[in-house]
Amino acid sequence: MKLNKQQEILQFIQNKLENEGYSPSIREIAEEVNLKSTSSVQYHLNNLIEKGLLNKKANQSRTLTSNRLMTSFKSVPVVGEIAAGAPLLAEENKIGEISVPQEKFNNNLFALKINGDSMVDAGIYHEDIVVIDKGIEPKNGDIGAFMINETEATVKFLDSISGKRYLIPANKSYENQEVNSNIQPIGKVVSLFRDI
Amino acid sequence: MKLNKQQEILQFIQNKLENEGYSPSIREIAEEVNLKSTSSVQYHLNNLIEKGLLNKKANQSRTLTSNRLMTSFKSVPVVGEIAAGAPLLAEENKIGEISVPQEKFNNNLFALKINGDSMVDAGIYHEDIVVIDKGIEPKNGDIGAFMINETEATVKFLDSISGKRYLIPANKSYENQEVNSNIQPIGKVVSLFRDI
DNA sequence: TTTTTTTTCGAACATTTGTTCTATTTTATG
DNA sequence: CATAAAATAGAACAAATGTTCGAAAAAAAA
Repeated sequence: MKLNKQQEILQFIQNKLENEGYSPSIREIAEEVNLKSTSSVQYHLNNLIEKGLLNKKANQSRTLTSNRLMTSFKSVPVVGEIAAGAPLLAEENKIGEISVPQEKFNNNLFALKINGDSMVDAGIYHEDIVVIDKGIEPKNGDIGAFMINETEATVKFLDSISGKRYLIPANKSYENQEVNSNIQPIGKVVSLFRDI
Repeated sequence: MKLNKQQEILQFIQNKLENEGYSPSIREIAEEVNLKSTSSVQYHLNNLIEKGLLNKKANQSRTLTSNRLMTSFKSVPVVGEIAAGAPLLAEENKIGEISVPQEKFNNNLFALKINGDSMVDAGIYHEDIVVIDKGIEPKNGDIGAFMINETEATVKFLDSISGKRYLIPANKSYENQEVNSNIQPIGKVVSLFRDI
């Protein structure tokens, strides 16, 4: 397809931002899109800025940014096996990171890799990764993450049965577990990732 | 905690990159971290670059980039209901985007929002979002996405039963569907996202 | 074709900016 | 304390870069 100059310029800037990590200069743009004058580029840049497709700080070099490209995702750490004694989010427990949409991001988020099949009937499988919000205390009926004996993290339903609170697996092969002082809520499970 | 100058400089650069979208100039750094000479900043920058914590293009302004910060995720479009007549990935079918790790990214990826419960026994629920690789043709036993009558996209197991190929739901309430010329494979389902 | 609008060019200019070098100060080391 | 190393400062310079303005060319409209 034939691109007009403005599209061509916008495309080049976005590529440069994505691939190199910084904005091209005006002269670099001119060369790329075969314009012989920097002011021709300025002309198009002003249009693109008016349309809201670009931003730029006046009199500062290489400060072009593309709204569309501004990182709309933030990453949260993924925790796997919990090393004995190490606090849940210690660097040594970290096994990777995943990204969540910026609008859902907050600093209480982290992710946990599921070990076992105790929640299969809730569609949570072995090796799935669940995102947990530490800022939300799981309520009855919620799926939450809980720390057991300060050494093991588990994901279960929380609910009350005849006045007592239980961690309830979603798999008939497992038993309910009454909540006691050895069980501390970590947070609420808010989303899930799976590789297939 | 007390930060030394190098950490302070690195921190400032990373913040600027993340918040503004472009690198600070050396003089901006000098002012921020209370150094009166640009060469002092250069001194630290060289160290940081040697340590591999920063990158920079020589003689080019505002080209500092942080390896740690380089976007390690890329986004793929999410497709919802398929508008009649519109090709699967047409802009009008797009309902959002999700991100995937850069190392798993390729240009054949897109995502589809699941409608219905025909795959619940495979842990794929209504309104889950599955990522599909158009570059991988689903084989027997795979979960794939298929286009039916060029108007509807569906996600099912693919398998052979006594010589014939079927789309097989993971839910006993639904029937197998023999693969015929009205059914075109779109790609293989490679991962899954869910909001809880 | 004539007129108007859009796009491009060229050049000159003012800053911003990275680079380099030497000297001075501060901090660590023996 | 004496010495070496690390960190900072200052200034000067060259290059990169954004900005501006008027004119020319090209494209679109009348």
